[in-house]
Amino acid sequence: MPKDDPLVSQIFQTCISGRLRLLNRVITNIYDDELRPHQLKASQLNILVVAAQQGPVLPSRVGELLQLDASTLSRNLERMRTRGWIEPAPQSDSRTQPFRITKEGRVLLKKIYPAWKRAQEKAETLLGPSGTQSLCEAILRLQEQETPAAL
Amino acid sequence: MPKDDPLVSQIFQTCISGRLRLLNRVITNIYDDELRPHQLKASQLNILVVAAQQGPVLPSRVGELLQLDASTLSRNLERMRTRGWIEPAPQSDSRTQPFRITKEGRVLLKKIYPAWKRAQEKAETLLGPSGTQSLCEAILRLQEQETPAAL
DNA sequence: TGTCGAAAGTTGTATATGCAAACATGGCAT
DNA sequence: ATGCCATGTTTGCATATACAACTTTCGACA
Repeated sequence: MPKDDPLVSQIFQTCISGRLRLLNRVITNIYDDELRPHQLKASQLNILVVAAQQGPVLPSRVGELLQLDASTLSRNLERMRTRGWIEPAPQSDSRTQPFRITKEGRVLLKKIYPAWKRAQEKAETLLGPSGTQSLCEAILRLQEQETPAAL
Repeated sequence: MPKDDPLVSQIFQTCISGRLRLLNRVITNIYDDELRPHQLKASQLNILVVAAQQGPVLPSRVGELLQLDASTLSRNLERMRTRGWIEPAPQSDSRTQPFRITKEGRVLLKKIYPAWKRAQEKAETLLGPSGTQSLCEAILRLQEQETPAAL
């Protein structure tokens, strides 16, 4: 029963998914804590912001932007619809159902801004400037790869 | 209906939780894809590695190391026990139930190593050296803060 | 014009995650 | 000794996540 198995040590000390998932838990908790009084979670905030940015938009497009599985998104949107933050938008092709942010959704975004800002500052402190920067770069790299020849 | 609301743009373009969660989804999918043939997921791999590293260990200690909520961990451990990767260890204090990795668990770790390595290399490519480094540093910073005066 | 395929969305199932509350127990204080 | 408290664990509930399978519908093509 080798407790210092080099294979185990290597994974333990270097695994990127382990570290990233840990950091994700910590950071998500920071945002969730700040947003809790508004009954909003980090996951839904991100979707809501994309909706506000994009105007009427298809779920498939949001899934692409956020790299979210369609089934995950489907159920998240259902919850957000129930709360009145998004609503169906007029559609021509009945295979799809575009949606948009509601007035209530925009009001919510304004209301939560200070809480978001507090969480953001805590997160920046935790990551440091270089960490924040690297995160940015990694996402950019992702977006390049996602776009084989678009635009 | 301002589509270029500066508040929305700011959150959209800078939110750390949004970026980190996106990256976490992508990276976790990379590891899960590689590990799928072994019916192991990234989440459980991380717990298993900690168990292998630590020897007999209390759930509370693992939760501290991985910053995992006790209830989350409780159910993850239950699944892993069912699959025979961990087992209860002898205990003196019956409020707690230490556990340890089984032989089957160690065999599994050896078996999945090549798959883990492939995922790890993909992840390193995606993050780049600076991203990998920053991730490391962020975790270290976390560990400092978690230790108000320990050891 | 009828059929078939591609794309989008939904549903069933399983895991992961966290909060709140219940539960259990060993140790401490009176 | 007895009762209370701190700590660790489990349970109930809700959300987040993804895969697989199914459904729908529009267009393209024969």
